[in-house]
Amino acid sequence: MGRSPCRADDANVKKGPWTPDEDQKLVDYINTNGHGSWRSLPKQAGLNRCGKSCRLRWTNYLRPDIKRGKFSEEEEKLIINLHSVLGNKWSRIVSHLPGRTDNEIKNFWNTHVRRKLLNPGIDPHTHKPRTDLDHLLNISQLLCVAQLGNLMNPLDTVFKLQADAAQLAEAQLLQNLMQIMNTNQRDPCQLEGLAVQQTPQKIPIHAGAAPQNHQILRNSFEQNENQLPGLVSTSPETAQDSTIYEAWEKLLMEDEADGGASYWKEILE
DNA sequence: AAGGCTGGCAACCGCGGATTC
DNA sequence: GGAATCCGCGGTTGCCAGCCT
Repeated sequence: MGRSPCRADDANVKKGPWTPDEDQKLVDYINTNGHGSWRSLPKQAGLNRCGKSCRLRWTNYLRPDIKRGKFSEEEEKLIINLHSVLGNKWSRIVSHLPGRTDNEIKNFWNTHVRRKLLNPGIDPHTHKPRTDLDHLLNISQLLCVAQLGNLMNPLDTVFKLQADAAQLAEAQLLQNLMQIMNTNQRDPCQLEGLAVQQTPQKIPIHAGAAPQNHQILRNSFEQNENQLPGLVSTSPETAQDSTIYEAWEKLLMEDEADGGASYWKEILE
């Protein structure tokens, strides 16, 4: 497995920020010739850069279809949901956000979202309440208050606080999913983060056993819905025909109709 | 006013999968 | 089949502007 020869110790190749002149050369070249082989591009475009640097500059900054500006709330939610399923697979996440770049999303995650999740004590890696020592220190402060209030066993208090936090997180995710269902946003990418969060146990998906799979999913959702605290509204607006598992059934059926080797099975598995 | 700190972002690095020879 | 090369990805670094003390 060889490594790219484009390296820092290559003294002939320029590094660092791009000048407007370099940008223009790169854009002009790609507009007329396409990028072709990135390796040979710099030479042909008259740039003293390595191909890798050119590719990065093009994909992260110069591409004409790049959407600049702040992330909308919808985009932010989508990123969080996708991240909860896909983890740091920025390239996969970015495929659901047209006009954004993986670098942009990665930076956005590391600077904004991570902090936003950490603040209420959500682990940005697992999307579950944090259990590390720092966070437990904070919990211990709450614990003192709780103990003064009702003389609970300290351990019971910790467990209760963590369980409450987990339930709140789950409830919030389910609520988001309901909203998406209700606004008829059937883009599967919006469902994947949310719905899978509702299935704490690993669900085996058997190829060619659709009814069985659907029943497992149904049971799983019913079970989890029963566990949720009363935060999820049961008003007529939310308790509509299109329940979560029905939506999932539909997705799975569409999936199976596609021929099986599916993205959904991959995610569920 | 100046120095330190922090957040945001562009760019680089190195790894590993895919492709070519 | 295996070595060489290319490409893309994710992690990390470094710079800069704005804020704080």
